[in-house]
Amino acid sequence: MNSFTEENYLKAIYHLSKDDGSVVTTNSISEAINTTAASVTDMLKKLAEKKLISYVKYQGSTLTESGRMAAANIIRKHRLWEVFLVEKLGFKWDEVHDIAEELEHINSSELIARLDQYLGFPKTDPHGDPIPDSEGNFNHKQLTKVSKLSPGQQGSISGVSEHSAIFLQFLEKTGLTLGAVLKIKEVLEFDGSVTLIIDHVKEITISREVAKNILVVI
Amino acid sequence: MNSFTEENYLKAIYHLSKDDGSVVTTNSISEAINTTAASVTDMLKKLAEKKLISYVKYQGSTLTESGRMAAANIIRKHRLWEVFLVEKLGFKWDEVHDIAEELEHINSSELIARLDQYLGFPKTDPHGDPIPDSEGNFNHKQLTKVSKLSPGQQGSISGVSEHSAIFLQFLEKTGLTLGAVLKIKEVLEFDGSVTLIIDHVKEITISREVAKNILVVI
DNA sequence: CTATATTTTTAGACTAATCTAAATTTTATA
DNA sequence: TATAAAATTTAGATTAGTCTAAAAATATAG
Repeated sequence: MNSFTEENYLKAIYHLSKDDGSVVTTNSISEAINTTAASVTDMLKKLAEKKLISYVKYQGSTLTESGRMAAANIIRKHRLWEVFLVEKLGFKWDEVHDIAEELEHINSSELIARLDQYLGFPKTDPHGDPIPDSEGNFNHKQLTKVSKLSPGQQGSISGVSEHSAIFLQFLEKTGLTLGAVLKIKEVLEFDGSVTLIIDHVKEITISREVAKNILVVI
Repeated sequence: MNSFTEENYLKAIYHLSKDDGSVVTTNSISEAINTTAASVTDMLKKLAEKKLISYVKYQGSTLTESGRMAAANIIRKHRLWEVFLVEKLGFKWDEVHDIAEELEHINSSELIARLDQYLGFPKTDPHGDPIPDSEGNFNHKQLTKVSKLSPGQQGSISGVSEHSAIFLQFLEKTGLTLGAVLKIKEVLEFDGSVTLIIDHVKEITISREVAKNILVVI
């Protein structure tokens, strides 16, 4: 079994290596989990020893298959708990991250199997992120950043790539919630800001930065 | 905030000091949490430093008011999670202890308040043990051991004082579950074994040892 | 009421995870 | 391509929690 701390490193490496499993630098990990690079180096050696990552000195790390599985399992638990917190306990989508961060380390596959069933086998968490199955497989939808759309195109919001409470609260307030249909009216060449119509009703303008972090299915 | 480990010590001291808050020996703690007496001594100093216990060298320890509150809060979380696991996820009463042992350390009073509400503010856990309120107050019912009853007396099962899975499974199989009405038919003087009638129907005989661990309201 | 047994504490050491400071390697630049 | 800058690793130390072995205090028994 991996320690609480090892799990956090695996999760960080997973998130940093994108979907393609690309090499992750030591520094990027140290930033992600707020430790010194020296501490990260120590842990990388340990994870390599346990065959959870492959690590080449001065070059970086990638998850091995078993490391990837372990990471997917933690993410599965995190996202299932988020669904529980929002759907059953009535938390808002911007309030659940920190609690799920703790719950994800609870160790019982029976518990997770039953929770999954209790929640009706959800496929995404409250932010639209996919929940991997118990074998670690993600069911990838093709998600597009709103910033990539051209006038006339439309899509429905299916996820976000920024999870801070402040951003989520802004989306909530603006009506940019999961499932909302967006139709692009205009993209301003000057700064990339996007004017769009939400659910065929409300017209608003968002910055390029915001548009980059909203993901839609076309 | 207290560490995971500190919380486990506080809980152990609480359970060992009965309801009367009596002095707990170092050795009894080391047995309870399966560590050496030397380790316990170290931790007792630390807890005393934090004013969670009062500790007199070579004499033993008692919880202070703030230690008692902290312990009650952990027990509250443990028991609420047990209710969740049994009522919502369908675990059996003998399966939930170890998982609740992990969940009890999750740190969010908002989470516990919402869980409490979601469960309908239960007053006891699946073993009949009282759930303290958020101020740490237990709602004590007067519970009597079956071994203290005389022929002719009856009561309904409201708790157990032994929580091992093996014992709970035995009770389950025998029909000695929470709420069952017991009427004492005979107490054998030779070994204290008790013959009783469950729910006015089924007659069985249990050992004195078993009788001591079943608690009823008369 | 002394001698022995038991309990508890102290001393010193270990592991996991972290840190700072210094050394080394890689990358970027002039 | 030599050199400076940045990234990474190593060395050595620290903290929390644990351990074993030895010392000290308390309890028990003759």
